[in-house]
Amino acid sequence: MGATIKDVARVASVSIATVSRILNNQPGYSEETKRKVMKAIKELGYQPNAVARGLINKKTQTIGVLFPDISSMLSSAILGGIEEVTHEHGNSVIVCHTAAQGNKTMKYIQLLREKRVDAILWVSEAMREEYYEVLLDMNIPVVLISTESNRFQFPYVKVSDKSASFSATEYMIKNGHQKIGMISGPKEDLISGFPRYEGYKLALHEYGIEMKEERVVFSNGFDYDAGKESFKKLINHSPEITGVVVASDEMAMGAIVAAYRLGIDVPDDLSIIGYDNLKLAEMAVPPLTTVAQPLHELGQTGAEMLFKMIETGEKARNIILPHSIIERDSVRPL
Amino acid sequence: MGATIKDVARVASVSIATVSRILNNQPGYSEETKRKVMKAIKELGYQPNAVARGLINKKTQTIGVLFPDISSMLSSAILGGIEEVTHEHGNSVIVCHTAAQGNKTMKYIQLLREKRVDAILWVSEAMREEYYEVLLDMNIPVVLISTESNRFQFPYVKVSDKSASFSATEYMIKNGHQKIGMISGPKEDLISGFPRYEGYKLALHEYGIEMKEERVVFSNGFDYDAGKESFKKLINHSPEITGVVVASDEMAMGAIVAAYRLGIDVPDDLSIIGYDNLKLAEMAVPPLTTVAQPLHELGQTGAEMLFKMIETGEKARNIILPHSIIERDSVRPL
DNA sequence: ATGAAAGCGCTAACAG
DNA sequence: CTGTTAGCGCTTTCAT
Repeated sequence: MGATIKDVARVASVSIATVSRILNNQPGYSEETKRKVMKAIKELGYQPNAVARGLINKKTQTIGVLFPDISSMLSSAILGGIEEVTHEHGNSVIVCHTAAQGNKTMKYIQLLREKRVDAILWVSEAMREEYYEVLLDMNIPVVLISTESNRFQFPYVKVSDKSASFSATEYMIKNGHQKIGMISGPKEDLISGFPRYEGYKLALHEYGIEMKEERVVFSNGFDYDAGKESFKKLINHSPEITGVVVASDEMAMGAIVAAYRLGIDVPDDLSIIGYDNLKLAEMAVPPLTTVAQPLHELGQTGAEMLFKMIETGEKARNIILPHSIIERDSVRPL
Repeated sequence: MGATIKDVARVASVSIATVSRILNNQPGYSEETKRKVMKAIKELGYQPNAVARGLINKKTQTIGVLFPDISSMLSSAILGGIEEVTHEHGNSVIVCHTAAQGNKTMKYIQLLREKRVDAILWVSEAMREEYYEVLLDMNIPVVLISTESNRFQFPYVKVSDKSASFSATEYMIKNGHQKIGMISGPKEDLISGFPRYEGYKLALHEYGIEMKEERVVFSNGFDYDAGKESFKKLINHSPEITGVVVASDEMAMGAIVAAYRLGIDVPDDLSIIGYDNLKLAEMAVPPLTTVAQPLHELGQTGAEMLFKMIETGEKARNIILPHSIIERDSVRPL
């Protein structure tokens, strides 16, 4: 089982050095010997051992991806993009979803370190001092996807949450809405919570609309149930609103259902705009108007930055990917 | 950068063998030396090199997971289960989504082979002779998740598609429905297409209901759009039906929307039952009654079987996981 | 154009 | 209890 380069060399009656040269097409062999070697390889069903290669080359052709416990719909789309370009580069990806309970992030970083991954993609999780230190110590390229760090100098690719949320709110305004509520994520979430809230406030401000505190509710998450609950609170405090900006599609789905239960028709009685453009947005009734994050592209771009860093050794520049409004049927022009 | 076992040995003034013993807690060292060594390790920030270990142990503590291009919602739930137990066993997972266009499956198998993964989890894709051969040649444990192979002897864990579909249909019948349609997956899909169709037929037969060909439509996929299109066809051919069994939740979502557009109320005019119990099932309006596959558990169980095989060397037994009906609001008792 | 030999970092006999 | 040594499978000088 498992022929080695030695076996190939023996069968082809050449040295292992020659086989190695042929395998890595480095100069220094005749066509004649190449034929012999290729024949031996075929005969033996030889497969190069990437582990041995990794040991000597100090490159495993493997990158690690760290995901926090975000919506699986978000993460799988991003992962798709990552995998695509990773495979194009002949590498593979080890995934680590840092589970909800018990912060395993540190443990996973250690794991990736022992496995000697060539680089790390850090998705959607806030960078922290303790992580930063070991990541830095590992001395490999790291890029952040859908998160940023001013304090820690890793390049990132993301959508501007504030700006995207601004656009969502602006879209409402341009559709004639003035009394606009918001279902926000957690205020303490500095990545996707607070910035989206800020974008909302900013849009109101820029369009000269007074911002009322009771028109925004901060959920403690971004999921469906959070959306449902938050909607009830919101509509309770501020029944006068005609539109609501929701910080995630999942929450928006919850809001639509909660509204439906209360006999509030979307979009006839109330307009709703989501955030993310998950696949489920188009499945909503009514189909959800939302501001799209290019999820797949986020993954692709992050991976591309990573490989550029691996190849050139230079640090990549930060990239802000454009968001866009996907017009469907949940917002009614007033 | 990167202290090695040698450095540790030098700093602790012992031999590398002793360090190795301590690292792998094998007998043969005094508490005294252990302290010295641990101190050196800490000082140097030493991290064992899993690549070197893998080379000598012929175990990489890494498993490969092959996914076809199935719904991301399905795959991410299964992957979650896989990751959970894989990490519990101190292993990591390399994921390979065999993309839609261009069958890269073979290429990925080769990749996993070169990387010397210890085992492979084969998810939701039909096994084929050409894959089987190289998998067998790799001589590592393989388990199939959500797919089976009678012809090829790999153990599997799955839900009985036929039986689950039987249950879904039976549920309709027990709720008083007699004229029951079906939106099936592709007839040629021997894993999730045909068996679910069979379960439907069987249930009708067992309950003495005549099966009418025009009441079933075979989609060419399992997604939302397929569901929408298929529903239109179905209701066109067979407007008399009072219930429809749909072979996936995504298609069921499509069916609900298509029905809605046609002014058909679910469940008042028509009952619908889905299949999978994806997260989106509860987000539907009305919330979708469906037959649940224990997705996370499918992943867990598959991984557990794999590790048992790795540890004991014995082949695992096939496991059929139970499905269950999740009652929500899309089926109305007649 | 080809081969011999020295490791990559680690584990596992085998000696002491 | 501890050290010496021989590799794991491969790449890479350095000779020839």
